Amino acid sequence: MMDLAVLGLLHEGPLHGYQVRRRLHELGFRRVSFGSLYPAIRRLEGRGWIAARRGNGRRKEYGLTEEGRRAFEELLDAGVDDGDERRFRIRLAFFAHLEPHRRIAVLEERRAVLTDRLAELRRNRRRSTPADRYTVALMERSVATTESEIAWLDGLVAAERAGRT
Amino acid sequence: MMDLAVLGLLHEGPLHGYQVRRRLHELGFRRVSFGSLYPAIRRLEGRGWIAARRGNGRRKEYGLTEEGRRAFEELLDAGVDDGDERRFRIRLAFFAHLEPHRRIAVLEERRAVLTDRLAELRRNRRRSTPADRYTVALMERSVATTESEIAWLDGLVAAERAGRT
DNA sequence: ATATAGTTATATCGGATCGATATAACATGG
DNA sequence: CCATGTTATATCGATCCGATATAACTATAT
Repeated sequence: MMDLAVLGLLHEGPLHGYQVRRRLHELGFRRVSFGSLYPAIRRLEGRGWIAARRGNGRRKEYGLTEEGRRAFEELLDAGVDDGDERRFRIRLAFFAHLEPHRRIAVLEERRAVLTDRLAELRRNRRRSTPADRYTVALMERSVATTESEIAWLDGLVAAERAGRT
Repeated sequence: MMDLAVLGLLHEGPLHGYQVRRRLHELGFRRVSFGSLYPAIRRLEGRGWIAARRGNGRRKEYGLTEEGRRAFEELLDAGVDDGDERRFRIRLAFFAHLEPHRRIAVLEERRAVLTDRLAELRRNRRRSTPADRYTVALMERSVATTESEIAWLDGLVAAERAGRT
């Protein structure tokens, strides 16, 4: 998760740790902690996917290596599930680096996961125990947000197909 | 997180591990893994908050102890932040066990967190770098879902106030 | 009858992530 | 001049995730 995020951001130019975290924050990934970011950077550095070049003062600027660029493209395109929302959102953030037909495939895979989930939510709602009003509210909210995301995905797919012409 | 969830479910009657996971799944917490569930059960057992009584076959049924009941009520009512969505949703699932005025306080704290977040999202959008259309889509979606959740919370608060009379 | 596949159930392992905390340089405003 | 805030890197323990193993029981097909 962090791997793809860090590689993707460094793909668009060198950054130091704190800047990576800020960019992620801006992209809607609030609460990416330093406790996961710095170990991730260390990890990627160990694999030779990123390299530090010391900048001004104490800051370490990290850049993508050639190996890292290949790893990024592989991760971005790798066997989508895509049941994990965070992973999907990060993938989407770097969609520009993915081939158009793969973009549509990723979007539709995510859509399929959500329609399955929606069907299950409705099944559960039908044959559910009495249930107090708060759990009902929770389940109804799940249905609503899932429907909303499906509609959003449909919009993205439509835009993708239109843009492709 | 798991702690409150497990205690809350056992508060409504004894269950074994697999059933806890199924109930959580039904409540919209898909992908609560056994790798976090079973260690959590072990943890709570170690603290004397839950106790196993062996059921049919290999199944272990867990029930809430008196100490566990107190711990549950304390956790449920404890200093809300509530920036963590999962924690908030679990809290909401057990709202029935919380005093009405505390319920409203929790809802409004969550609302406050979301309005702050919304303001920040809009600030970022205004003074953002060029940004390709996918990151724009991502950021716009964040705004939309946050607005939607705020509206939902408003509904819950209104219902709470109406029900209180 | 008996393979085959699926569900229920408990468990563990390594690695990833989180939240809190520590440190320190530098900037800014009162 | 000094307190507060921001930038920046780092680490620790606890928790959580994903994958995997095991095994009994159940339904279904051949």
